[in-house]
Amino acid sequence: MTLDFKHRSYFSEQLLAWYRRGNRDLPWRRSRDPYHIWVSEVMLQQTRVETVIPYYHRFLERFPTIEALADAPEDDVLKLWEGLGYYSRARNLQAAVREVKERYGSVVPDTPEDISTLKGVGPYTSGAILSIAYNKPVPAVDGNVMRVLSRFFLIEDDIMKPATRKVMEKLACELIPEGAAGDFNQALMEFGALVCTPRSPHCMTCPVMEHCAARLEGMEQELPVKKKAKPPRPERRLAALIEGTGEQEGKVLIRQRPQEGLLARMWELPHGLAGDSAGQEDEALAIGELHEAMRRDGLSITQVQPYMSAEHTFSHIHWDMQVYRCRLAAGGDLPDLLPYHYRWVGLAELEQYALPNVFVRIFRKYFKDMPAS
DNA sequence: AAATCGGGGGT
DNA sequence: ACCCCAGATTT
Repeated sequence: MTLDFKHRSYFSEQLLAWYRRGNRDLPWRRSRDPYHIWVSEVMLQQTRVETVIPYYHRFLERFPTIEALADAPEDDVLKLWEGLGYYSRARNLQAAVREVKERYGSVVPDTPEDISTLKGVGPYTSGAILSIAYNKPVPAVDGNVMRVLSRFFLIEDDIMKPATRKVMEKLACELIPEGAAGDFNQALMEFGALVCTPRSPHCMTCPVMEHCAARLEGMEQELPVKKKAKPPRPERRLAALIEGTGEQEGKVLIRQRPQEGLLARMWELPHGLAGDSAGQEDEALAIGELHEAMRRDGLSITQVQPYMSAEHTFSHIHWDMQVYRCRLAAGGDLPDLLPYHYRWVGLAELEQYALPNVFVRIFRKYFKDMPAS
């Protein structure tokens, strides 16, 4: 299965040389600060390089040091993470940074044992920080690396299995050239991102094509083997865009989600799950469902009018959301029952709240339609 | 082992 | 429409 020792050193040397011959000028490659490397690696989890770059700059401008992030309000951190997704990354990062400040004197640990205890630092991120920031000879196996190794060494194990990642880590560890862990690990990832791409890999310009086992077998398109993910389950959601009157004229009602779970601690329009099929085409029925959904959260609404629809796909859920403009019923106070907590906000105040993108889109249209406020 | 946890870009 | 992305954590 695994190629002999000669091919391994060939692979490592060629890839390292390819990387050192020229690589992308990425912002985090301009820093030697382990904290900066750390921030970049957390942002890069399941997220493309081009997406991360503006977030990386904004985040480090606001939190340039471990102390700055440790001492910041959680809401500020979440706001800077807005739109990046997987928001527990932000909370875990801040918790971990606080741990480093208190326990390690604001010095990022340089051993696998210590760094792996930090929240949000798993096998990949641990290896990435240790190798890139400290040049420690440990593997950093992400999706790129598994794809590259599965092809060059013709490994047909399902990369979705945790056991396969262990095999890859062992191999990747043995491939690290003496004293060049940081560059080599980045070379593997850079190579996966630019040459050995998921579909239609660029074999004609590949520096190791000559001895690529998958290529020699005509298997490069079939690797890596990866079991298909389940499609996201559909959910119909009914949202209330509640417009303030009197003292709250020009404002709308938003609420903060619970501490745990989906979109934890993000702000949103009040909304609820609708029944499967009923009300799909019947507007009156849908409005009835909205009233019921809002009543469950302690909100009594009136003057309901259809406004827009919006879709949002998570990894495991697909929201088909219908938004209705409405008012709070006379005498209707804001509910103070958990888990939500409500607030009236105008356009200017809204800028301070971290909102999932689907609601950002809704509000962008709403305040464009209603310039009067 | 399977589910949870975002969002966007490429094909 | 589907796939994947510099994954981690919980069940």
